[in-house]
Amino acid sequence: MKKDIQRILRKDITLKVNGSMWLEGNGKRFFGPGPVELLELIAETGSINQAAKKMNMSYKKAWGIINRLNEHAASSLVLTSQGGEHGGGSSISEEAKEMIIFYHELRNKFSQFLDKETAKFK
Amino acid sequence: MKKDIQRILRKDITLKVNGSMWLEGNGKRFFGPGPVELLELIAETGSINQAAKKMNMSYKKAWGIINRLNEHAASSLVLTSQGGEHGGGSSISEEAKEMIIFYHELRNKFSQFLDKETAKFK
DNA sequence: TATCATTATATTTTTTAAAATATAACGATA
DNA sequence: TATCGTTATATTTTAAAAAATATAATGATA
Repeated sequence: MKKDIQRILRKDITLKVNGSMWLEGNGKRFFGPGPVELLELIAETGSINQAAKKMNMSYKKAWGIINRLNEHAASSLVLTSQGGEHGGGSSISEEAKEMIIFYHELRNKFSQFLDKETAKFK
Repeated sequence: MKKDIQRILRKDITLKVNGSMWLEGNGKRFFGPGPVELLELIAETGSINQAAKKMNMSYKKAWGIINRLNEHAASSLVLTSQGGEHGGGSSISEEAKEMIIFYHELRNKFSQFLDKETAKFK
């Protein structure tokens, strides 16, 4: 039982069971909390550039994440255009929005699991 | 439903939901798969030095992990001695063994969850 | 056709993490 | 008291990751 574990640790420290979850394609991670946030910010700002800035991430790194995402998808999850009125911009596909919802649902289930395990230390 | 997500991704890519889990003390991670393996190898080899080598980890890093572990525990999880017949050595406490079992049980439950979610892509 | 902010990409620089190296202390034993 | 392999610790070096910088291309619009 968990009570034993709590006994082992210092009582003045607040314990939490935490974790992370992601999707792997052929064993390689390509979709997790980072990519999800990036997709959400691209949808919000209409620009990879601005989305990256909001995450304090270089454009190049953001671009790499997006590339990997698109490579794993049947059709591009991020639609880009260059030139034009505001120099271009980007948006995310309907499928990308489904991916975001999927992740949040998965993470919510996981969070419940984590909370349940953490509660055993109370 | 998950079938929708599978539709979005390339069919020639094998998907897996994967993740990691750890214990945080006051919001800082101190116990996870790495520390568990290190404890197991110290128990097996009787030496921090050899355990670190088996993990292709520098002694210094191993020592840092052990320090953090001990700081979070009511009593030291790794017992060390220097000098003597073989220069000294290390062992792990009964409590450390309980921590190892605890983590494996937790990880098993998590793995079941991950497998269940992965199975939805089949 | 000049301008604009963006995408796309390569190259350089910086930062961070890790590893490697070095040194001292340790204590049982020969 | 010399030796051993270890713990403990600081310092230096290396490697990896990230960021910064630079440049070209893009195309709607004024």
